[in-house]
Amino acid sequence: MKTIVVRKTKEEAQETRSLILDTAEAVFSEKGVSRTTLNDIAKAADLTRGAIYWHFKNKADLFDAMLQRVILPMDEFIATPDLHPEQQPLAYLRIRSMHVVRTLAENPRIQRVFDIVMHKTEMVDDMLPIRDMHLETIQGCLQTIETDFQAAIDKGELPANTNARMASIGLHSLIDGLFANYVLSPELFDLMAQAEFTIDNYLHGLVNRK
Amino acid sequence: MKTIVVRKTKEEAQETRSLILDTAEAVFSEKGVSRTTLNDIAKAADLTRGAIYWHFKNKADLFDAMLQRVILPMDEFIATPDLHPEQQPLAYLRIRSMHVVRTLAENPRIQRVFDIVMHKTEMVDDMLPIRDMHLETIQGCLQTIETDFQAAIDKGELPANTNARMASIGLHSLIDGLFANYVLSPELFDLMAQAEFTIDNYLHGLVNRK
DNA sequence: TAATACATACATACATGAGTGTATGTAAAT
DNA sequence: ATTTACATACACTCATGTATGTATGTATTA
Repeated sequence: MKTIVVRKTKEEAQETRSLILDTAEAVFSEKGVSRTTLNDIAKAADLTRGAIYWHFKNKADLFDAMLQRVILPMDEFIATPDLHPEQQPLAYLRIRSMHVVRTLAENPRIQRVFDIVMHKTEMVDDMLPIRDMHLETIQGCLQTIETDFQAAIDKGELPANTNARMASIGLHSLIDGLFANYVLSPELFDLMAQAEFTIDNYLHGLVNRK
Repeated sequence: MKTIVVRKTKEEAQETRSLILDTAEAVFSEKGVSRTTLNDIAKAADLTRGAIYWHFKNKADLFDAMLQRVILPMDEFIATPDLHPEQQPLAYLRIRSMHVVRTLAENPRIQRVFDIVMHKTEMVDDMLPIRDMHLETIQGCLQTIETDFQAAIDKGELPANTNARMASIGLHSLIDGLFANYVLSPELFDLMAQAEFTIDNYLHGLVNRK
């Protein structure tokens, strides 16, 4: 417990806020969201619940803030459309896919948050808005990929009879499955190498379709 | 509440047990596992907690029993090795993969339980044994697929330099991702058609690798 | 075969702890 | 002097586990 030292300046308050978010990430990851009490987080951060309630409305609010810090930048990046669709759509799609994978592979924080969302959160009640947000992200992501695939078809990089929608759902599910399995047990495989092999193979299958 | 009717014979007791499991499936699916109280399940089944505590040790025990009813048969099937590896390993692998997909696509109970495990359970503490069980299943599944791929390589169905391990992880992640996205929002795509397209494409990519 | 004894299959009642939200206290910053 | 940034204290709910009650089923005995 805090006995003597008390921090008060605005910058220090922001540090406290960040500390709470960092700690929440760790404790959520260890114990799961619903089993984590606000007191658990407070103790782990060497604070009291008072500090948490001052910075956040409640646990759902804290959880949401923790997510936004990581998910928002990731989402924005994923949903960024192809900047040069007129050139080599497929090659760009490949590069961008691998860039997303690399971002996850290199960032432990993102891995932890993905793990929390995928394996340590129950998507019900308070969390439903988050599930809906996630679904919207998927929709946008699928739309982006589909547009790229369609561009590839128009450029003749893919067979004219390719179903861009199914191709995009397949690619998305593929990457999603890789992420899920990787954060579930990172020692199972090397994410970058595995993703490169699998994505290349999938795209190559699309190109050489009978 | 039960007021007058009381059931006592052994068969009726087993019916009660099944009723509890069925109801737990529904309530877990609606509210998530940790937010579901035993009283919720009891009320939904028109019973009291006494009945649940008679048939099960506690919530974790009930949850485990609910899982075993569905997961065990599924796991056994998945881990069944190729019966005719000497003939066309790749074709058999494809058929068996699609059979697993079909099993999920046709069975709402399996879909609900998969949804609960993937999106409405926090894999921590009591659930860790289940996570470990799941991991072991994945390991066995990967081993089975890898063996099949290796047989395909030996038969010359796949290029000699194919990495059977990576190929198997890719296929597993692919199907896993499809399942996860499908139970998350079944209206997003037709599971059977999408799986057939995606799996075929993936295997085709392996065959025609440059 | 009927009476007795015990186990089964629950319902009900109770004690306990744990987590939450809020109200209040307080020292430092502004 | 007032607001900020917390810590402390309190009241309340709610889920759990267990203990107990009870009616029926089932086996045993005579």
